[in-house]
Amino acid sequence: MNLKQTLDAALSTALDRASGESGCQALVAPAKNPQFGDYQANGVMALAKRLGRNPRELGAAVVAQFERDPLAARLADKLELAGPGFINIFLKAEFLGAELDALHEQRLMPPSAAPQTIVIDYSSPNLAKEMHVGHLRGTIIGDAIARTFDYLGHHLIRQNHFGDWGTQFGMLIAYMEELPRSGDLHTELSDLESFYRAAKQRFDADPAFATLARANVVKLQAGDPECLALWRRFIAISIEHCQALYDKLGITLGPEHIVPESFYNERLEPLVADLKTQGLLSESDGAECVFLDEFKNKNGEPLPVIVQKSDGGYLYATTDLAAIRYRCQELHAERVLYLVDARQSLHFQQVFAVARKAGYAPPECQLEHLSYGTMMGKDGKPFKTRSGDTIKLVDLCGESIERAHALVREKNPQLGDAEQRQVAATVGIAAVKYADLSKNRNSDYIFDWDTMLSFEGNTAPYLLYAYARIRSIFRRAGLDPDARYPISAPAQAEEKTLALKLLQFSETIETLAQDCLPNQLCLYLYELAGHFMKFYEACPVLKAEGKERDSRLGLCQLSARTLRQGLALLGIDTLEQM
RNA sequence: GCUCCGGUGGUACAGUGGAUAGCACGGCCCCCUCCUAAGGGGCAGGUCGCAGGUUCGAUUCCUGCCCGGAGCGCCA
Repeated sequence: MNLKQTLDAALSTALDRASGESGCQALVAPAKNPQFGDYQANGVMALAKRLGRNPRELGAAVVAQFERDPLAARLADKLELAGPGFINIFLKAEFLGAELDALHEQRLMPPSAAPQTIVIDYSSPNLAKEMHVGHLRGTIIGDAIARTFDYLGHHLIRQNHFGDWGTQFGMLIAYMEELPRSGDLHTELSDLESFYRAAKQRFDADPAFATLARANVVKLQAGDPECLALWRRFIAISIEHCQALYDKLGITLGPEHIVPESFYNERLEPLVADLKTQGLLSESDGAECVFLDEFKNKNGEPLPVIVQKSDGGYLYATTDLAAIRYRCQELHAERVLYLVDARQSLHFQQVFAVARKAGYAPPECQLEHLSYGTMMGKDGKPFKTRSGDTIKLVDLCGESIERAHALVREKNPQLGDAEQRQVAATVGIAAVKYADLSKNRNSDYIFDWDTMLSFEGNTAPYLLYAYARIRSIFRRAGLDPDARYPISAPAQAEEKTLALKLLQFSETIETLAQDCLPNQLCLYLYELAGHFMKFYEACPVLKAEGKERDSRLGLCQLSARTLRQGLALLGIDTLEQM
């Protein structure tokens, strides 16, 4: 149990006893202002109202009850009844010190007591094109969530649902067929974006080419060996592009996580047949549809989920249904998470509804579309560069690393060239990732080079800098950073604030596992780093003596450990110096 | 028309049924004889889109409206 839960349980019991009711909620929350203590209980006023009692009197009774609890003597300095009936809890410095000191020998938080099988579907780029800035959010946020569930000890299955199947591939194959046989495909495909654009141009300009392209789609789906061979070569090269980017960005996705759309090909026909057997299918304008009464179209009529086109082809709804069936029935997922753009929320609502109706997803399996907002330009329109293109992910990373390189040369010229490059690479990538992770994923957000690649304030470099400063203390003093420095009761305000924040790591991670909003972890780490910076200014570590010095070194260690762990969950590497 | 997401200081964003609404950038002013100034401190800047309602208490929940974005039958 974390600190908040412990306090909430204790105060709720006290509230039960003081009121004579049962199941009371103390509503303990971290206090927002130090003058109101460390935590506050807000449940007294609502209960007093319900029972028709005076909230101040009830509050006083709760405080009296709580003080009889042996726990109270151990962890609270005092309880203060304030305002209309708030109970402010001031924690004991000795308690904070002892709790922190105990962390030296433990994980920062225990693994989940009830591990689940969780499938997470993220990144999932379209292999026909090159990954651009729009793909960043799902990939980075998904990776942070995946890392968090791993850390919590869940059975996590990553799936990269590559878009490797569909009409564009007919066009690309037709274009590949036109290339001179002598040409090297790797070179031709070194820039997927221009290759795609060139193919699209041919497609739009030449009807004969377009016909060829459409014919290729049919041939591909029928398993024509020549088409398949070209398709495989294209896919392999495109996957290499993605993997290079994942490696550069430090994304934990690899070849073993690839379960592309084409994987479900052979499951589509049986799926549609099954829906038919279940009587869920109706024909509409030649297409096979599942009608859902809860969704209406523009004219107020029931909205269909089309699972088979009038020409017999299958659609992405069909593939997604097959994927749910596979994940629930074969992988035995208890929770399936989809990191996909918010624009597809209706699609997922429909697909989830059909999956429930058809029994592909049992009621106890949670299906969650973790949607995220669109990247906008400064004009408030979906993001494009002046030329109408979007920015390639490789170029974004390159620019960020370059800016970081210039900065590190200026800030730390005594560092060797290789180290400077290393620092620039880490800082550059970290800044890009943090810029995306630190925002609530639900809202659209505005892309801006200078905001995204800022290295001051609430940014990744700030967190990395805090970490590097700590490491530098140990390095400078020639101290073993892994030795055991006992933490005693924090004496100064800055030490106490830092100590309390360190103890709240597990609260943060638990909320993150619930809501899948990594920006909560970003905020926590930013505040932690901020508390450390203030501690650093106010409390000399190496100049202190005896137990005080040990304790401050211990606080430094735990701060470093928590920062490193938290950043690792976000997929951000730390640096020893910068 | 219907559905979903958003509207918070000049800008970009947090946040929550609780006590004076935070942070960063930008502006102005301080702080390196002291563990990295990618830092710390301070000042200025807000009727939390508008109007009702629920509540002891609403920026947060509900309803209506306004504004921005997105989606709504055979693309993914």
